[in-house]
Amino acid sequence: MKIARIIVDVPSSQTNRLFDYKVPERLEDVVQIGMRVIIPFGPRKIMGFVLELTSDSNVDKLKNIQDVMDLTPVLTPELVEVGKWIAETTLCFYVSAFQAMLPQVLKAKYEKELWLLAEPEELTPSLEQLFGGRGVIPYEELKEHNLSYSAIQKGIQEGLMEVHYNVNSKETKKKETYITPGVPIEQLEEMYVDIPSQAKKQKQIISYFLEKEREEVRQKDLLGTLATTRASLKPLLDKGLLKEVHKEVYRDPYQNREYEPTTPFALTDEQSAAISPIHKSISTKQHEPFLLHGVTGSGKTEIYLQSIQHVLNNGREAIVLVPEIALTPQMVERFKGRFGSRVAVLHSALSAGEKYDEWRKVQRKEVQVVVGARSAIFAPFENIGIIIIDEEHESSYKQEDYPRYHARDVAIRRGEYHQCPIVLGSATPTLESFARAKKGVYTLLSLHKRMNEASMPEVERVDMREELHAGNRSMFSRSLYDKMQERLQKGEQTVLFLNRRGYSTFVMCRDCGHVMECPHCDIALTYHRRNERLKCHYCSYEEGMPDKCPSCESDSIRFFGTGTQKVEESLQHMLPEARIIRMDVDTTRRKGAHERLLTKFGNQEADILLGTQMIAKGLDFPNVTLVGVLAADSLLHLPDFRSSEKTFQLLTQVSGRAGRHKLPGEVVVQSYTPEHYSIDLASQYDYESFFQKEMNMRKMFQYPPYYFLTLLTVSHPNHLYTMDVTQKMSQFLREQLSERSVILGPTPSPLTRIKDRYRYQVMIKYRNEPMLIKVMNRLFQLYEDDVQNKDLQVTIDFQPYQMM
DNA sequence: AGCACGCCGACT
DNA sequence: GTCGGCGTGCTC
Repeated sequence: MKIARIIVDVPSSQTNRLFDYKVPERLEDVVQIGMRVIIPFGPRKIMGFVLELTSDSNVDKLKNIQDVMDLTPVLTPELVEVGKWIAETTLCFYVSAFQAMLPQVLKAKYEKELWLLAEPEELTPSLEQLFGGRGVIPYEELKEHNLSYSAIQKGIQEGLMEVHYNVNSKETKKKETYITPGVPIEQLEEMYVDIPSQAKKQKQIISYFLEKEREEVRQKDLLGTLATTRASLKPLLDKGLLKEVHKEVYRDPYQNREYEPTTPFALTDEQSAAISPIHKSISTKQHEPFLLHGVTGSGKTEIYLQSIQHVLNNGREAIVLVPEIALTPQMVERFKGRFGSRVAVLHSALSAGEKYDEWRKVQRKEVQVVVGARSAIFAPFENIGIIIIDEEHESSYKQEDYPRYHARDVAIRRGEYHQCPIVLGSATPTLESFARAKKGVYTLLSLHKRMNEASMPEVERVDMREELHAGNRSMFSRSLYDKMQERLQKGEQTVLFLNRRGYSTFVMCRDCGHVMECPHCDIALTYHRRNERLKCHYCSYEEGMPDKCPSCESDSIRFFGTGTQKVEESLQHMLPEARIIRMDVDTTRRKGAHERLLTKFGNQEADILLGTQMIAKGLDFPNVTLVGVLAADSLLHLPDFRSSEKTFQLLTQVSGRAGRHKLPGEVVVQSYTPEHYSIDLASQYDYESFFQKEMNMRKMFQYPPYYFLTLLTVSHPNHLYTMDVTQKMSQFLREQLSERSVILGPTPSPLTRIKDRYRYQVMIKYRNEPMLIKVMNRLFQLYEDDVQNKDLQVTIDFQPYQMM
């Protein structure tokens, strides 16, 4: 007897284990590991993932698998193992890990229906009204009718009706109809003669196939070329001369685009030296992690491309991860240009259907290269030859919601399985990675020089306090203003960077200092100019703009801070002749808007590109010779131990946008604390000194990479209860963990209240804590009951990036 | 997570 | 009595 061991689609601690099911005879050759199946579970039917196939079970009364949902497994055996590992190391449910690895559309959808078994006359009047002459009704309709639950229950007991559970998958495959001869060509010729002469169009269609012995034609094309309709095709199909074939076509968002084919560039000496260890690792099938540290514009991408070429020549596959924000058409073009249709692209701007189609291309091995954001690390390849993570320092590689995995860790795990190299590339590696490279855990490859012998642009730091003392109250320093004007005269372009986070537009009373805050989240509300309303970014609470201060009744309540819109207005006022493009969430919301604006800027239809984080990366415009950073220190003062590192990374990235080609570039960094080491060293492009300095700070304050962090967050609507539970948990951790570990807290979370829930946290700092996962599991068990029945929420984040 | 079962108070 | 509230325990 064939038994399948299954993870059921019920994310709860009690069901987070394998359940055994019999494989019915008709499915014996169909069911495979990694497949989604439909199974009866209690009174209902749900989806489950087959993880194991065996022949015996400890459970005596087994139910049958009802049906399969896939014909090809959606998870390869390797990915099943990866999913289990994610669940066990990030403490999430198995089913949640598997869901996170698959396209959204493969998530099961459930619906409940009520089926009428008896004749309508046998029903009570209220039930008869409920069915209204129909045989099946959606279960939800019960709520609309004023029927008691027991009346339904009674009806079911009496056998008048029945509850049906349906399991569906949302995936749809786009199909296209093709027409092909239904009989051999000689026979078709004979039958052609028999077509009555008045059926002119039918004869035309058949001769179309006979002429060039055509095998298969798209129906759309056929009817188009012959200027006819399906009316004349139909009889031929009915008589069997021709037949229809339905073929799956992919929704290809890039299909109407042409990519300029590119050929490999000759590598510089530095590049050659960096690429040869990677090639060696590919050829010898040795797993090895590399850290490729190369200044902006040093040609890291070319190294990726040539390494991938080497992998493809070996008949293997490649995964390239790029931060979401850098996954621009320019970036895609570079890969499609080199590898054409062998590339699939996976990122969040695609529709669910498009994402599924790209994923299917990978599943069917129709492509060998995947370029995508974080979740592309789960591409179902089975013969991976290289995994590349570009801009390795980007925090978006860590998923900030459940399951909290880091793509870099998954990459290394997959690299070990496939025995292939992992390349982490960055101009500003995370301290963690650079420290590992120094220790020899990663192999360090360095590119110090820019290509085209371009030099890094000169950086001028402007002290905005001095500007104010000199009577300049505008948001542009005199120096930046002069330089922008100069660019306008010379017909060169400027990129202005504004860090939005530091510029949030909050509303404050100038008389008493009262700040408008969200009543549920304890954070400042953001002023939205368009409809004059105040919104909370965390819970979407909103209210109108007050005309009097609610605290002191003064009418000098105003909004403060600056958004890109405000900067644009001021800029237009100062430089009326400048053509400005603003890029922020508002102007790029519509599909394709991002690309259109960049193309416009690339075609020099604008002089100044003003934007937020989204323009900090990957842009490469030859005519840009000036980059302005409006508030370099706005990131520095966030409550985050990585703020210096983030500032250094951001300034380096932004500076890299200028003078990448023939024209030399210049950078102006405006700041209220220009002497801070991260601003100072970024302006000198001195990564090494920054690394040393920041490492000292981290050592002193016991932060990563010297210590590991784990963040435990507890939330509940009741304030006292939350504090109490968090207190007990921290006590438990102090008792269970080693004495050398530091347990901070409980402290209120930086966002103390979100959606009417109080949040407290405990931070654990440790160097070596092999029992941590076990201890955490035990902690979860202790509070399982409260989580299930008392609305308690407990989240655990190993190696958190965001402390909130 | 659902869903059934069972115990309890509130009502026709 | 019976209806419906909620706590408890189970799902191969």
